[in-house]
Amino acid sequence: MLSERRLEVLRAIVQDYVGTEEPVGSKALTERHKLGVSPATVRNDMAALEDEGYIAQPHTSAGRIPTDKGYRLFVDKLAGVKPLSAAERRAIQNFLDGAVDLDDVVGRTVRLLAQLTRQVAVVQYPSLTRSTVRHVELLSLAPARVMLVVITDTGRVEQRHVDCPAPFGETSLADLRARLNSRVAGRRFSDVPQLVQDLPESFDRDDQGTVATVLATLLETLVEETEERLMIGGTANLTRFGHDFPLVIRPVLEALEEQVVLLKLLGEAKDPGMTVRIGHENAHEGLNSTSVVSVGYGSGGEAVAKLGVVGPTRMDYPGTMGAVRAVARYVGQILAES
Amino acid sequence: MLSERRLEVLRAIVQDYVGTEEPVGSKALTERHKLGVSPATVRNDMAALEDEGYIAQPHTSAGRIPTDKGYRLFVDKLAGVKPLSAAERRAIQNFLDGAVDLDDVVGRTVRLLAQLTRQVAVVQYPSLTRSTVRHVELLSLAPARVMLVVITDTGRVEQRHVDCPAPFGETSLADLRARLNSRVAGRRFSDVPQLVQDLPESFDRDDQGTVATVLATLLETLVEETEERLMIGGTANLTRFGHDFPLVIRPVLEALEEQVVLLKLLGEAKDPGMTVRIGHENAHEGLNSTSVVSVGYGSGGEAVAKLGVVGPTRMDYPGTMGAVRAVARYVGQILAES
DNA sequence: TCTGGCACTCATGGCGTACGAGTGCCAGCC
DNA sequence: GGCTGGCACTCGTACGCCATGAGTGCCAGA
Repeated sequence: MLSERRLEVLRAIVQDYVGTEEPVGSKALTERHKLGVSPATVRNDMAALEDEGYIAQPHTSAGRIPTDKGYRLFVDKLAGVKPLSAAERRAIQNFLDGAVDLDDVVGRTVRLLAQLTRQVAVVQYPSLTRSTVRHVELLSLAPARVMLVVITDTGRVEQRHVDCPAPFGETSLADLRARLNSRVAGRRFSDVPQLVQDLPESFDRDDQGTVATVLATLLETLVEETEERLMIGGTANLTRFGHDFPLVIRPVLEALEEQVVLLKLLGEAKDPGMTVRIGHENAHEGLNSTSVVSVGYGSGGEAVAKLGVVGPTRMDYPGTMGAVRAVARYVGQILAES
Repeated sequence: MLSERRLEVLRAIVQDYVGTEEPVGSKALTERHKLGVSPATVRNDMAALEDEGYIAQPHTSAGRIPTDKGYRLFVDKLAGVKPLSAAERRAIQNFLDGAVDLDDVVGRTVRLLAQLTRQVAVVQYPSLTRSTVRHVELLSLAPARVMLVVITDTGRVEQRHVDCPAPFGETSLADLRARLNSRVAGRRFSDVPQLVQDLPESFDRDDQGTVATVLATLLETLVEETEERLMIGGTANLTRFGHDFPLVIRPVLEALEEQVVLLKLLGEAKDPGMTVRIGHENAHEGLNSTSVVSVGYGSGGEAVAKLGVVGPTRMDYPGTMGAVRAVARYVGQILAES
């Protein structure tokens, strides 16, 4: 177990390194922090911290920088979540209040988060599977072609074209629309499959095939293909990353373009509260030199999706966590109101 | 007027510089191209081209690189559009054919374009003003709260919440929905304002206020706020930009995050065909060291939106133009089919 | 257990030099 | 008049060398 002072030294190293971006030496540490001991003592502590793998030196005659393990300890034990100032909270509220629809809410959230944290922001659209159906609309495009539109309680709209095996009249269409809505409106997506199971049977034999096809598409849209969408922003902040620029930024940009990667990234964070993944804790290789701070958000008590930021491992964890948490709360409120 | 050979020299310089990313000297030029003259002669030609402002040297004892003006001449007079190979065209078709909805079409197009050109791709969603209305849906969320959904012929879906001045019954809502659709379905967005002008009058006095409010929101959605959406991708290709990296890439990333800037960028290209804007020809300062190749695309004969790529001024213009044109054509086809 | 002292390491930056790519110019040739 | 070979010149780049100094590890003593 590390002594109290050694933890204090680690905290000081993390804070200084995050501020200056340069390896921090024993002398500078004692000057900037009131540790009450001499540089020599700090050096001994540093040697111990290095033995334990919490810090490392880039080269022999340089100061120390925290390792992923060091950041992990810092986040878990040494630092809290820094609350936002009143002004910042007011700004968030004002900025989000003007949103006109879901796209707008998500878009504003992304920009807000990017600006607040000066990092790359990622916001997932409210999940389909945990949402409820507000309305299902069916439109006839051609005799044997139907457009299916699903609207969720969070304001998300999904639509699909359906090619029917046989022509489908307007009356039958209206009939299906009415019955479908009476069954699924207000229900959770995950319940829909059972609710519509026996629906084809109640139709004319001619139409049964078509009804089944439409339902299949509906289920595919809602359940199987839980194709979660998301929005990212603030990529310009990547230029703040460091000096060894191109090598680091390239894989990060590539990872950010792969929605699948990002979704997995957010999905991996099982903790219902805030999750911080540091450096190599991220499964994706391109993100090995980044940290991801994510948290669930939702309109009610339950989380319907996640949002977070991606930044250098050398980030201001307390501040970032504070901003992420605050934004998630306000977005939840906005969604609940609409 | 420049002699034939001098134009040939310029072409050779552009091609070599695009390939190697390094200033090209007279000796190297004569070795790689069959100009039929000696390096000394080429040097004279280069001096002339430099006097005219088509090329420049970064420093005294270096080769020449093309200026914006040089690229302009190259694009206008010296190079054509390079058609894609049969394999590439097949790949495009296959890739786009799997799309399930409009978001998917646009998403795939962006990825395709980015991959094909190895540059940043920008695709605008089909414009609202030039589209026609397929269907308008009204849903009651609360007694005095209505959700308005507009579906376009290109598959785009817009939705808004409307707060009504007075409660609005289901019957009235159904009535409004029916009358609205019979008037505007299949019509161009730009015609909608006149078509619905006298609609409130035909309703009960109690409902007139609400109808007017709903219509106002509709018009706002369709016409006034022609808030065009777009999607970008391939930002990882920015790392290919050059050596003086951070300085160039930062403003570009910032510009790309500003939808307004991008829309203006695409909008400025008045030419119905392909437009190439080189370096300082771009109004936005952050894009002064990039070139933008854009073209309109559409389901019928008419263009409903634009797409293009943003890359370094030092880009393979013929190849890029070929790819952009080809993709635009295929996307047009896909939209026409759906 | 802490501290001051000391020898050691090594990245960084300044400086001078050699190298070579590329140029401009000029005299001569076709 | 236009093209060519030759030649002197410029100047950015790479390399080696050295001084500097930040930072370390270790040890003896308090």
